[in-house]
Amino acid sequence: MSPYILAKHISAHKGEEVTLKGWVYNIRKSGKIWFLIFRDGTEFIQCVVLKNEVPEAVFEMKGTLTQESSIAVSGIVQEAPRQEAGYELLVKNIEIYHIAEDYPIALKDHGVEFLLDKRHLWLRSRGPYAILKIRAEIEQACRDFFNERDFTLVDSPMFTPNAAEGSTTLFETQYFERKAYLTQSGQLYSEAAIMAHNRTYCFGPCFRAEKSKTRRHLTEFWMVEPEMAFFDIHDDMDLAEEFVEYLVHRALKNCRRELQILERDISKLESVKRPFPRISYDEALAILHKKGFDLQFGEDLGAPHETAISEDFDQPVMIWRWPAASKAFYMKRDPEDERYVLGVDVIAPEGHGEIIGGSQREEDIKVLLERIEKEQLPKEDFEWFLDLRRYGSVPHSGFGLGLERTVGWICGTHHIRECIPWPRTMVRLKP
RNA sequence: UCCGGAGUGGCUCAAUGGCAGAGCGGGUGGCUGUUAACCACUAGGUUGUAGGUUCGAAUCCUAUCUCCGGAGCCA
Repeated sequence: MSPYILAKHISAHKGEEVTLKGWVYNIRKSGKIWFLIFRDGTEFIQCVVLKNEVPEAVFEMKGTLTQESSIAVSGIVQEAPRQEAGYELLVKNIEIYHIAEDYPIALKDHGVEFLLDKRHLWLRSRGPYAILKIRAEIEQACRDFFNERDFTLVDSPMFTPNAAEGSTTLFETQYFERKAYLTQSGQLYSEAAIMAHNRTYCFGPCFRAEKSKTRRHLTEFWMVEPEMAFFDIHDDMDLAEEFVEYLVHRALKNCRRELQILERDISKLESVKRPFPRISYDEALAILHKKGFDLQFGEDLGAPHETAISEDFDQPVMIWRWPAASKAFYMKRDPEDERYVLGVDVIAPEGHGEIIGGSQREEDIKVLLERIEKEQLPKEDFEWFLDLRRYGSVPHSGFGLGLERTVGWICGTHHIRECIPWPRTMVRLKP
């Protein structure tokens, strides 16, 4: 048999006979010619089977091969400009590993529930395939970005002992003889890690028991969270901006084929360039009032507000300097005006919503204690965190980027459940 | 939890008070350049569930279950 290659390398073998191993994606039959659309997980290749080019038994496979049957197919690599891959295979021989039973997923429209029930098979389809390729590239890009900038990866635990921020959104689990909770964020642990490593990031799943049923929510999602000693809010925003630009450019550089499969309008991504617009919460309010929204000072922005603001810009928008009342206890008060905290949200264009939330952290133990008391948080659970303000406290900042929302924006997907291999939502725990 | 929408063949949908239908997928046959190929034939139904109104219910009413979209919350 001719040499076995991956389909993505087919262009390097023009005119040669090669063997591909993979699955039947589709078959188009005619009388004395048939076309086998083949995939091996690296590319989709059309294979042409001509009656006078193959043994009789191979030609007759047009009647036995079914969608998703596994095969080894050998043939001559030919240029085919009309093919997406640019090349096709003139078949010489086919060996069958397994004839698939009737495959449930047709190359036609299906409902969301059906496809999610069949997620273990749906992964093979072109759309999910391309999205997960891009997700993998973005994950790698996150690691590369921080590793190239003197950050140390310090992962945070999934099990946490207490109900730190609002217990209603925490998943509770049995931990031997007591209760534990699944982490919502690694931030507090990262604040400890930077005192050892100066700049760190953590990257892993987060769990939130929010009863949200929208296209922007999962109960299990991935977040990358950098934390930096000696960064103020402006340094924090500079880094967030550079990071988002880097991720988009990496996808454009290394995922052209996948973006093409998804029919993504890449001109919208190509125009993403620093500096991003930075507006304060007050300016955001003014824009919203001009657009007819009735929003009082102190109210947090909802999804419709975010979308309305992002409409005015073709870049991600950074909204900073938020009312203190609407934000978490650990955010630093604006020294110029106590009513505000030095937090920032980054809103993706095209209505994809908030992809980053970050802030300068409060380093003064007195202010932290006041806020813990005011919000009636269990002080004893934060003793270890308060230690960080007792032993060499420094100004510091950080942010968290939601992986699925970012991938959803870059891929232009309607719902972020398509941006994670095995989505977990309020109503879905399988497969 | 609240608001809105939808449940009909394996899948996607049509039928709005009067004979449950189409496309895809399956099966059979045809076709030498197809692009979610095409053409012909064919099998496949207790209309989510329970009750009610009616001569007659997929269709109207009540209850209930499931899913989808959105709000709040957030990445």
